[in-house]
Amino acid sequence: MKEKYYITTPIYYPSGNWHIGHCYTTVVCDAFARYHKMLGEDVFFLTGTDEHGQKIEKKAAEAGVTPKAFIDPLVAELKEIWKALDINYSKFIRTTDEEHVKAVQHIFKQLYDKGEIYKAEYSGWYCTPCESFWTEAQLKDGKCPDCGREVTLEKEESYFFRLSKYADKIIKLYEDNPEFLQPKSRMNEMVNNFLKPGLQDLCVSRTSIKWGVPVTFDEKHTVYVWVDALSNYITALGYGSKDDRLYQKYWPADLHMTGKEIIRFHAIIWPAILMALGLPLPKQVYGHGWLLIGGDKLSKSKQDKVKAELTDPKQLVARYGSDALRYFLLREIPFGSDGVYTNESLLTRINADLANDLGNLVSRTTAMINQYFGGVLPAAGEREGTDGELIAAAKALGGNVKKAMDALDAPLALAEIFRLIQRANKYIDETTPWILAKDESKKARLGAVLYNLAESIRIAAIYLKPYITAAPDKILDCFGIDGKTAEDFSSANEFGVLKAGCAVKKAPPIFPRIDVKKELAELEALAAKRENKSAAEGKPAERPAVHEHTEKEQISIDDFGKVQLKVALVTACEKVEKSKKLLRLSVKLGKETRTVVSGIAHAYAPEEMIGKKVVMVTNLKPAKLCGIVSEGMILCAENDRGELSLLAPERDMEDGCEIF
RNA sequence: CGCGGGAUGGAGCAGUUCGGUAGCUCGUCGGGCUCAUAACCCGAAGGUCGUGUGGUUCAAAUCCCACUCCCGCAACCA
Repeated sequence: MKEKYYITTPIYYPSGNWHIGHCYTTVVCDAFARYHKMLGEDVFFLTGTDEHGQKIEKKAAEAGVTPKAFIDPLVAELKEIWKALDINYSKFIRTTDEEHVKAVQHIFKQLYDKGEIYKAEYSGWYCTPCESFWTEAQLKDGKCPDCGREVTLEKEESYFFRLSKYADKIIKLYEDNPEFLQPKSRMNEMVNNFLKPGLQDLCVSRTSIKWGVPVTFDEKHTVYVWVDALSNYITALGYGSKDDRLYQKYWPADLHMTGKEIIRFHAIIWPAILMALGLPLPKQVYGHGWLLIGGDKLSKSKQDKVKAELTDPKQLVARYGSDALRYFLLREIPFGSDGVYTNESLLTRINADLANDLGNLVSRTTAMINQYFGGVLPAAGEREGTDGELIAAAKALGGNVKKAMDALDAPLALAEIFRLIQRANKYIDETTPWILAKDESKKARLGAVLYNLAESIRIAAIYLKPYITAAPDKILDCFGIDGKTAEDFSSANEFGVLKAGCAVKKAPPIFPRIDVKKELAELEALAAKRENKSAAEGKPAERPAVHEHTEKEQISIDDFGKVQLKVALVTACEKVEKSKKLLRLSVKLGKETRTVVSGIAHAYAPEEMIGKKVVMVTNLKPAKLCGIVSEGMILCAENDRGELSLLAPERDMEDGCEIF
């Protein structure tokens, strides 16, 4: 029986902005799925969208449509992107699919019946206009982080999952299966930050959200994201439905591919839910790095650069082809860590590897077979010189690729394939076929050289198939091989498969070389146009800012009158231990002395604060910061680079006097 | 001392587990070749491997100690 291989991408949240980050994860999974299929395994590759939740509910309401109507076009767009990128998924699950909804209800009930879920009160800060709950930590300036309005401490009835009891079991899972969470560095992060301090029970239902899966036995509750989204990995296979044959066949997953921002969910919450259900656990969770646009820092100097990058997947594919983008994503991001996307690095990759090395190798080889042998493949002949080296490299390719892929290292696998391609280019220089061609007595040798090249190219092309999807078939077609028949690697592990006498076509340029300078200039022009367009439409040009400065609504003089401002003299100042940004200040306001905690440590040293006269809000409700009660707020100007300047009275004034 | 990761020629990275000629890709420069998509092949320049003229050692990018700076996560920018 064939071995099975089940691989998943995260399900994506339709926010309306699909970018190359989404493509990265999905392309990587697609390559692994195709690779395992070519190894002869029975592969199931799942991707999809996570469509419930408050954000979508709200956005849809703003747009004046139902949530489903809001999402559908976004999902359609995503599917089109996958089509453009040749993503060969087995199933695209949407959490709004009826089967998924039913299965989630079944799972939720199961957990409840087993006593893994219990009803309790969830207390938090409630924002009435937003109808949403926030934890203390999520609040921004004590107000709703979404809309900035007042929140009230309220209690909401919720169902809780007994996550707390699984901390030890999950630590044990990691210990017993060191391969479970990859790369390894993520494991320490999970253990130290979340597992060792102990897990808290997880809130798994909300009464404030309507757009989601209703709890069957308690209708005012909606299943919250965890159980809904994570369980897609089994509901997609029919778990909890009448027909669970796919589930029986493919579960547990061989690999959950995720981004590093969501490994906590996949490496802690998801295994715990499965344990509670008594189901087998996935074999491996991989948290890949991020594709950073234009550089890691959003410093001022780089902001222009970020804008200039073309990151729309559809445009990229339209301009350079799906092979180019796929190759870049698979090759450029180092195994496990973050990678940087720039137009220039993409173009360089296309030129250096695909055009110069691969495309040109195919082009020169097929050209010579046509020129010297009339397009008929010559016989293999005797081995001489460095033939052995080339042939050995070709034969070793399969093993080298496998080693890399088993370690989930696609960039290394591609590097191995291109090593063979480079070896073949070198072989041409070593054997100088154009010189052999001048001597009729060397015809057999010339034939042998070209035969060896053709075979090496054939093998490389077959091994490239999981990564890039169009070019390998085109290359194989030159040698009369229908790409569709080369569905597994078996023929690529042998050297000498091509039959002498077969027709060889002169290859068309498979990857035309790009004039990088010209192209970059064009892209820049394009970016400028984009910006003008968005400006014309009245939208601010998108620009990542360190801090967001929003314009506030108008207030009356009375509103302003509520704020009491005074001149304060800083009498003592020290850094708050355990914090990066906080300074603890003692200030004098006339007779009164107060303690204020202020987030200015990166801009002002404690000793330079002492003796300064600053402006302070004195009637602000005291708040605890890092365990210290702060009894006021010091006023500060801040620019978009995050630089700070304290406000001070322009002439010397006594401390304690009021400001109007 | 919150947790974790990182600092290696102009750029991006490997090497660090189990010390022993510092390697790869791009870029630069020189040469070769003309079958090929001005592509290909060869060679060169360029690094005191973050700092401490720190410790261990015959020997440190690698082990130990201290420090600095960056990036994630967590957390409190009243």
